[in-house]
Amino acid sequence: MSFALDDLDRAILRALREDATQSAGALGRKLHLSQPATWRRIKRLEEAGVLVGRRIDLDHTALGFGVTVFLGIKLAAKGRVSLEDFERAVTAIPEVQVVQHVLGLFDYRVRVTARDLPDFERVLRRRIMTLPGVGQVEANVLLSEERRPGPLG
Amino acid sequence: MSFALDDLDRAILRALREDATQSAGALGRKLHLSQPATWRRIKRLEEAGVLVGRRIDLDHTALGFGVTVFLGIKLAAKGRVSLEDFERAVTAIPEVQVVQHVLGLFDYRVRVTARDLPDFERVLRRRIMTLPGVGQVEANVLLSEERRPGPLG
DNA sequence: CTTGAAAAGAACTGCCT
DNA sequence: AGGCAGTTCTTTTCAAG
Repeated sequence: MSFALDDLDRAILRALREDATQSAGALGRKLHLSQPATWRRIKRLEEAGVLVGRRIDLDHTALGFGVTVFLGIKLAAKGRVSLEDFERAVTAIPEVQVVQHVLGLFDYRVRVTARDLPDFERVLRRRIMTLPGVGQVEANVLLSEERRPGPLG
Repeated sequence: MSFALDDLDRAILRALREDATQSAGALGRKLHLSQPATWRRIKRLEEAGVLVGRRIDLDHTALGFGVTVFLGIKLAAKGRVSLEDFERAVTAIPEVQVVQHVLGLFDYRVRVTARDLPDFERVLRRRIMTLPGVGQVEANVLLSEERRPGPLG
């Protein structure tokens, strides 16, 4: 199930997390590895499903979406409305960036972006609160966010 | 403050969100734009700070970290412990992937990854609960996650 | 904006240790 | 596994329309 990484693989992933644009050649020079050897290791990590892909990082504030809100949603009429129906409806909302099915006090965690607070209120009232089966909703407005490396193997 | 995107810029960002690895030439072909024109637009988006960068997407389950937990943390002794002290301590925990300063019922939202539930319990008891100023803690265990495009300008 | 081109660099392939 | 050499493709920059 899990993939056996050696020190070199870990070093490669650590470096790519810092800068995903660097080439296999540049990376290899840092690790005292040749360009093809580095490239083959990256390919192997991709094929093993460890390195899933590369995604672009957008500044939503620069795009005019200055408000990010995290919602915790508890379904009210469980059993009456299927999780699939709820998920279909929530993922169809344009302002929704991430939908997480979770275990705990809430059933779902949703990341929503809006232009400003009035815009967020519109999304909340007309889109979120009208979702099928929605019960208790908790909201947290994002002030600042910091990403950390996290553990590797 | 915000950047004026035209339809072509939006199409480029939409395409790059689907696949961040595609070349400017391939992208231009889809949009009926030449390779240099597409390349210049991507550069302009980067320089404007809209396209912040590219990051790799890792499968933490494949790396042996099958458990992801979202924590809501409320500080107990506000004023006695500075936010900076708390942030410094929480970002120093290796298992912490994201730290979000938020407004609402909680003061911080934290994304934590662990090998399994016993491992998560260890992190929670020895690392999280011992943080300076930590008060109420709420946890949600991730079952599944779906990322959506989100709005663009 | 376009096309065309050229130089540099990165990605990919085969072969050999 | 890793390195070397070579080919193909992309990036990056230019000139000209």
